[in-house]
Amino acid sequence: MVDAVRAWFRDEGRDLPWRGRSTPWGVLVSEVMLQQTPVVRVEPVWHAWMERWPTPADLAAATQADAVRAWGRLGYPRRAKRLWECAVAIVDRHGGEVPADQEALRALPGVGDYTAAAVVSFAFHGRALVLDTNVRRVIGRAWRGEPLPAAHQTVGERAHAASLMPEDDAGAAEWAVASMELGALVCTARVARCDACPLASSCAWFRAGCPGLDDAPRRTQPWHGTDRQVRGRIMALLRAASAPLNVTGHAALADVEPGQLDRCLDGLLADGLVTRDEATGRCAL
DNA sequence: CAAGCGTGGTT
DNA sequence: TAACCAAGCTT
Repeated sequence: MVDAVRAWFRDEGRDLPWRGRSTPWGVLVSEVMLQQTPVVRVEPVWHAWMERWPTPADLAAATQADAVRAWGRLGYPRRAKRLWECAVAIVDRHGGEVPADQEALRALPGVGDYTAAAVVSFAFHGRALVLDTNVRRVIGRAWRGEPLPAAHQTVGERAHAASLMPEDDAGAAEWAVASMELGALVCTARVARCDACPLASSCAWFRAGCPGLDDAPRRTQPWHGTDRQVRGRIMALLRAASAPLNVTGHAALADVEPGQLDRCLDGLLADGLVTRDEATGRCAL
């Protein structure tokens, strides 16, 4: 089954710009941008970012505000802050070179288990357990007949995924990108395209009739009127501003309840995404 | 460790 | 249209 997925990927895998013809830094940037954000929205920002800051040292020499502004509307702007901090740490700790060691990667700001493994695998073609939501869904369905991954990984799930990894580095790296791609393009969360799947004949979930999709529990993401939305509006305002401004008195935020606006601005200040001049009360990135 | 964190396209 | 969804990380 693993080999069938790898063969499918050689024919059907997308030729994304950070695959094969980029640098470890380009791969790392793409992985951070792709955390919870779709490929189509990442691509143009990634190109502009890599043209402006082709190495970690280039980004480290810029300001955090520049990074957050260049992040634009990708969402979760704390990722931009952490990617900038990551560049600084790579210069400080690793002489400006993205480390190939998984533990060293994992210690960088904004790099968790998944991203560290992804960089080892995609950038350095090493053998690492790349277990994102796509891979978890593919393995869960095809090998165990489960419709959707559980909220949290278990030791047993990781052990099962590890047991499927090819022994050689190149094979493990190809399996990682192939299984992720299958989950992204074919074995999708809501409407699986089982007619186009190389595992259809062997998939435990397909053979069982694709059960349990409708009643599977999903996490709900409230949005309208939430702090998250207000934070986003504040950040959008400050990204567009050419000079520090008064956030709480701004006309563009006049519809926000004052208590919520204060709370959200305080949160952004605490997160280090916004700065405030205490003399004037004006804010900037 | 459950909760919080952006955004825009799709249904 | 409101809800759902998309390569997680941090506290």
